[in-house]
Amino acid sequence: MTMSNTGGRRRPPTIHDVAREAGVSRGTVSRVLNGGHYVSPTAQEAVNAAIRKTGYVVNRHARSLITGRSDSVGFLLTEPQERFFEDPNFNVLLSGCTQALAAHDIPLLLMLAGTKDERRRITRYITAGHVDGVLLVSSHSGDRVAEELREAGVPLVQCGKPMGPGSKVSYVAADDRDGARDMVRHLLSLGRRRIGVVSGPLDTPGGVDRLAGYKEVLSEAGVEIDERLIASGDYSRASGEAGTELLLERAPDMDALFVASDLMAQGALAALRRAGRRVPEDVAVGGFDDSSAATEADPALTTIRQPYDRISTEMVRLLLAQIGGEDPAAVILPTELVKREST
Amino acid sequence: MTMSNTGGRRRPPTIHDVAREAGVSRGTVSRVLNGGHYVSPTAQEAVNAAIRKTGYVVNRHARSLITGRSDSVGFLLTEPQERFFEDPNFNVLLSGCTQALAAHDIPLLLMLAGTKDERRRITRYITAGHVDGVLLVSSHSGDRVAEELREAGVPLVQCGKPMGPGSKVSYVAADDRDGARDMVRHLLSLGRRRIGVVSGPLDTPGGVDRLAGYKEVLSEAGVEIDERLIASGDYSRASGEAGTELLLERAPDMDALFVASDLMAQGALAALRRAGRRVPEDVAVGGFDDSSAATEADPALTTIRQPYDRISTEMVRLLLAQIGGEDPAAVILPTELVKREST
DNA sequence: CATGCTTCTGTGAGCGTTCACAGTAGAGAA
DNA sequence: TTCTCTACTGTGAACGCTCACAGAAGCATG
Repeated sequence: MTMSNTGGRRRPPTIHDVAREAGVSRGTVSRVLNGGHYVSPTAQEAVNAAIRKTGYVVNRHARSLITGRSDSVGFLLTEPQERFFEDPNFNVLLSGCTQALAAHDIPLLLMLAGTKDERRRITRYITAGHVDGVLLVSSHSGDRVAEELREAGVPLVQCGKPMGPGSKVSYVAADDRDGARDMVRHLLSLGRRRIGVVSGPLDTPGGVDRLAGYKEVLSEAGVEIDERLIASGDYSRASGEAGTELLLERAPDMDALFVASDLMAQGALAALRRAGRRVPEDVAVGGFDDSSAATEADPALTTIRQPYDRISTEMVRLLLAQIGGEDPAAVILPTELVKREST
Repeated sequence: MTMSNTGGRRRPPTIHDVAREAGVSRGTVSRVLNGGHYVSPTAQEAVNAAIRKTGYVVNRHARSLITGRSDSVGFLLTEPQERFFEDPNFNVLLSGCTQALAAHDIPLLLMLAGTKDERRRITRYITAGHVDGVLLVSSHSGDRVAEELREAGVPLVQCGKPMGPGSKVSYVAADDRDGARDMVRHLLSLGRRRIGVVSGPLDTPGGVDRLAGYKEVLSEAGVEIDERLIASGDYSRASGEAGTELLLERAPDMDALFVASDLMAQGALAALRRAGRRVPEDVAVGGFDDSSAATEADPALTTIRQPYDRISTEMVRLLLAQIGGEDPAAVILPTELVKREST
């Protein structure tokens, strides 16, 4: 009574063991493992049975050594820590990508590059070929990390439009401009005319496009664009609060506010409350993202929904295509207005 | 003028190239790469120069193939998605572990196991030996994932005390009981006597210990323990809100409230506001964690600080030790009372 | 001078795959 | 029959590294 099969970390079965068990050669087993073309049904069957019986799982290192692929991808976040800690959007994206990759049996390596040093270390790691490709999330464009990786020939898909217009970086983004237009139209439809905006960072296309949508709709509606009603932030809660305070000071008659992220909108709500303004009675507030921050807010935020689930699956699809040799591509996804208590 | 050195994905240098360049053998290069014992200073120097010159980086797959190690670890989160989306503690932990591992040049594989299916898939992946060890974060104890992995001989460190008392699982935890004691003592010191509690889930040691600390201090102080003042939640915002509503209904004279997580405390604040209670005048509120939720809350939460930075570094230290062959161990870290506006 | 010890170095083997290639068997065409 | 073509199978050679081992060189000890 001394046996114990589990736990004892015995040598795992190899492709050789499977081949012997199935009465075929290594090559045939390998072919079954990789798609099963040019394999007779009989052999196919025998190999599968042998795999089940032996409990064989492929040794990814051996495979990678010869294929040159690592069959893993990196998820690179070039944001300061605090942003990662406070913004649930990152989690949604991270979770979505992890799951989409899991369907292809590809593990996700998490790479957090908040500082310059980390960015350098991680860039080196990536260009050394330790991952097949990179999913990049970076809302500010200060770093040239995307361009660097592309120049090094690393397959890459960015979340959100990249900066340079000529940049050949793959990306997936929501239709920022259109979303902003919808929100501002909605605020106009409530009869508001003194509509303020706290935009995203203006060194990113996302920030620029949402602001452009705002201006466009106001112009179409014949409402004067008042620079005192325009502030910008960096998507963080604190910057939304600060931006709103600034607007209140410069334009006390503001009766609506479009905030370019839900998190900033939370800050805006806090600033408005402190200033004694009721939402939505005195000031109607619209956010952007439809993250959990929108429903947690009090009052719950009217917002523009970004289809994060589709964004992550598209990012993964584009990356795998690129790893497979296809050219970079861009995908723009539609947004949707979600009405709640704040307007 | 047709050359272009970057981008052209040429065959990367191998240990062979470095050896030739340095005028030594593969073995010597390998020794330099792995600690440099039994290598003459001369050779050491020559090899390092050659590495710099050739831009050599080790091929991890080739190394792993022979060592049997993958030199990577998994970060396993067995929580439903929504919890991951709303609770910033996970991000703090994730970031801390990623960085602590980076110092050892070990990549982190993210594994999200919100559902049973995912749990099964990931367990298989792990037991197949694709990672050297696992950092496990799971606040509810329903799943036997920790035990399963341990039985399979996978090095494992859990965040938070595991369930079974006889369980030989490594873990790192804050001193839950002591933290709870500090908070309740603090509330008593404010002159409050009708102190309610929204505990964590009672099927986890963390939840149980914090509740025990609460009861202990009340008993010592000669304050009657009133079951109507005791509710429990699952650390989520919504459960904190619901728990607080329950308490207000059962014990309207409650003048203080200890909530076992900051997120639940946010919910508690919302419930209290809706009930027209002022914080801290009518009800003093204390949280637990000192997460970003505590400072974001309005009013800012008095809370018990968990040293997340140390928790993650200790988790990594323990895991690497275990991978290195050491026995599982437990680390309990001290907490600290942080006073803010809510008390 | 032999012996042992320590420090250092090179060499062959092998880790578990995939890939290219050669080869076999069977079907159909000439 | 012979040839060609297709469908399938087995084999050796990598892939880039580490590890065990053998051996060399230097030095002290008997």
